[in-house]
Amino acid sequence: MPHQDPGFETDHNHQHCIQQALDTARSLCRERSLRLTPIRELVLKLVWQSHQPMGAYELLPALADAGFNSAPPTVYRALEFLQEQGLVHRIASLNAYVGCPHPEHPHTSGFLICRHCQRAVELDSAPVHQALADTAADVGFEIEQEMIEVVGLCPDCRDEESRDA
Amino acid sequence: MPHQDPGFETDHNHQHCIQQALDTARSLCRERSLRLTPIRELVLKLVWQSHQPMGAYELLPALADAGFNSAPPTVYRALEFLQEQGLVHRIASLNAYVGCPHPEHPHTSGFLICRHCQRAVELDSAPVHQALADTAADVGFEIEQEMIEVVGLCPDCRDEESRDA
DNA sequence: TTGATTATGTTATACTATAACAAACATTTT
DNA sequence: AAAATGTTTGTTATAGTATAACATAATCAA
Ligand SMILES: [Zn+2]
Ligand SMILES: [Zn+2]
Ligand SMILES: [Zn+2]
Ligand SMILES: [Zn+2]
Repeated sequence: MPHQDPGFETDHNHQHCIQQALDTARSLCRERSLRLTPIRELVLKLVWQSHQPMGAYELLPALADAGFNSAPPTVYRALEFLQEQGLVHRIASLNAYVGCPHPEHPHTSGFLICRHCQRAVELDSAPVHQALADTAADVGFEIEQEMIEVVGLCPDCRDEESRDA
Repeated sequence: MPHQDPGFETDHNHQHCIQQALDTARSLCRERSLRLTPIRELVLKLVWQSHQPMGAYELLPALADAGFNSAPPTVYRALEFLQEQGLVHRIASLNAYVGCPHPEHPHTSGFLICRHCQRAVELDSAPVHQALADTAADVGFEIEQEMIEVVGLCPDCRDEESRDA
């Protein structure tokens, strides 16, 4: 049984998160008859290993180290595949990518992004979703995709700033 | 007295919108003792003239036509100034900029973006805002800036698609 | 006027992402 | 197994977005 998403909690076994994300990805691709190739799996692992969202170009050196071609198309193709399967999300305001903790069913992407430690945690709030749906309905707009990127201070960094102040 | 925001309505006098936006910008800059220079004013006008969000590089030719330097820094500086004053917003998922219809007080940026006609209208929904605030408060996150970009079909384009189907 | 501040011009470069086509690999059909 | 097909990766080039750095010009405050 999967443990709770760690959110901004730092004291968890992140190796476990990574391993679980890879396992989920493998079974999900098997179900869908898709190939989680070595490159794709490596990119997914790299994205998960980082606590911060990672830029595409940050991933290239690790691809090179692993003996793969490390030209931009390689990593962008892998990221595209992973995004299509809901395994990673792109954060537009950062031009960066993060692993999705529950890729089984497609969902809207929403993040709380700390401007201090750069960590981003996925936000899945039914009330936010509902409020958006209501507002869109009011003006006759049909929602297909939501992007919510909230920047601010995570609990840890907020404490830290208030101590300094 | 300002008229209602036109939203996705097409049958309005857009010249009037533009003129009002420029007037507001001028008085706002006067109040704040800031300079709405010719370049800044032109960029603001260009952004307002377009019904679609405009990319920075799309603005350059018009700057050249008006006799200004048209290297990228020129337009990015103007956009930066306008953003700081709340006169335009950047839409991260489009790398594009739109005029803000009520720049008097700073506010979160939220948009409904039509994937068919590319129009983007600003969304200012208290319920959405509240739901986000509640959700953030639950995890101890302090919100500083919200970016909401909802992609879908505007009323016009939705009608059009359903006729074709 | 002098000096400080702000804005613009100019050149170069960094960063992000995709196009296009060839080669390698996997899968299915014969 | 061989051939045909479809998918993935390699490779080169280029498009698109944004900023650094420094010189010049305009504005503002003594
Ligand atoms: Zn997710
Ligand atoms: Zn933080
Ligand atoms: Zn606005
Ligand atoms: Zn539309």
